[in-house]
Amino acid sequence: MRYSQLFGKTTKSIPSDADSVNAKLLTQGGFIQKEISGVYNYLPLGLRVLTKIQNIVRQEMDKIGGQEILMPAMTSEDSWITTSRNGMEVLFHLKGQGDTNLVLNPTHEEVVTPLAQKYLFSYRDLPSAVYQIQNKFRNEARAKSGLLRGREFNMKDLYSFHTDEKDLDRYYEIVKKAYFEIYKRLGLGDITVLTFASGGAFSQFSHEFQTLNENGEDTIYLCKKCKIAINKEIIDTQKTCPECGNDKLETVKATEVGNIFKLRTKFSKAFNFYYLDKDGQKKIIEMGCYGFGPSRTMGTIVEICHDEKGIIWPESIAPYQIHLVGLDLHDDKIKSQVEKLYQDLLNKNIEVLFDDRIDVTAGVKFADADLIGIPTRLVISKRSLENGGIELKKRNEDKSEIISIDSLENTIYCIYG
RNA sequence: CUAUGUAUAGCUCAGUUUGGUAGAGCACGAGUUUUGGGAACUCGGGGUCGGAGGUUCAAGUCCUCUUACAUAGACCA
Repeated sequence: MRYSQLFGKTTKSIPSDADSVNAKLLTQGGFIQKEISGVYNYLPLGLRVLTKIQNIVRQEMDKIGGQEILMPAMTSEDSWITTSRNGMEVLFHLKGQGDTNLVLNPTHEEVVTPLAQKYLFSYRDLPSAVYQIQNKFRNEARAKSGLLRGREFNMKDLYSFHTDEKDLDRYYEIVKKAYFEIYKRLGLGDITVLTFASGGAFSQFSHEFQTLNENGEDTIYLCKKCKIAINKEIIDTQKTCPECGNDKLETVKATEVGNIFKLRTKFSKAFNFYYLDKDGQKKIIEMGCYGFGPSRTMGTIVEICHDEKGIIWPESIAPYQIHLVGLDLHDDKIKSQVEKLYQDLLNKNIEVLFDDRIDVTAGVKFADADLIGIPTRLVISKRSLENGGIELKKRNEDKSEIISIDSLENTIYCIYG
């Protein structure tokens, strides 16, 4: 992608309504643009990051037998009346044709349960798991912190259906592992901990995945040995590490990036969702639900991965792999070499953002590269060519090195191609 | 939702005290000079001062209402 044609621009001025590091840097870098409070547009750079996060999640869900579907954002209020959740404060209500009452789904148990009921009848059909990646709507009393707490936000929600509690328990552990694999791939593996939380109306406990960071909204109580924590809701009833019994828990700040629940039979009972077992006996279905917020995770990563100059994306979700900066582009000879390099990178299927602006000083281009935060920067200029080729610099390192154009074959091409 | 604050150019803001011709920087367009860490200069385009009502000869400025945004708290299946 040529920077000169990119829809979305970097800006020096700090948005006056940006209340957090992620809102500030993502807006300045041209990743997102606020529409209304808690609701954002994703510009090309931002959408590329979001899509990469979604794809990692998608791959891990597919690995554990999740089948991707897409449910509607909008539903009749009737299902919500069935489960007595129509009074939920965060529920958006709207009117359809003929004055019908509709809601924008803040979560999809009310949709997926009746849907699954149309296809799962027998123990032969179970277990089964479906998931979707979709936007949720929650009319939060107060939206805040950029992508961390919005009124419309992106979410992956997986729902599983089982013959009995034992099978639910089995699958629950499988999902837990898949979640850790996701955080590892996102570069958050070392700082994301399993956290015991209240099960709410569903069960005794649920589990949250909390990413440790100073700006986090949540306070959790961490056992450093086990990397397991307890959240605020249940610290009164559970004062020790659930794993090792350690009572010296550390108080730390964190951001919730995932939440898994054993729904048990709450929704299957509400919708009369039964299956027939081997003996032809009618039995209630056990359910689990597993949430993961790609947009919130994107914000969380920015909160953690940045410096005073801008964002420092992990390789796995950077909007592009290479930020190619061309300098001295008034010189036709240099320009043609830069253009050739750009084409070579494209031909190798390397994702490259090419700063091809002619009337912009080097300082501006470097500052923009730092702000946008692509992990690898290549500079090709009069100076670099005189020194033997291309300057390579990692966003998270201070030093740069000159590599010859020929050696790209063994470095950039074989790493990224 | 409660309390408080803010609203002026695409963005960041000054101007409100004491009512009297609508401003700056950035961004954008034309040009000259620059050319490795957010360059300099010249010229130019761009505004119903959030909205409605009121006071006044005169309102960005004062008053009333309203909407949006922000901050603290409450809330967070």
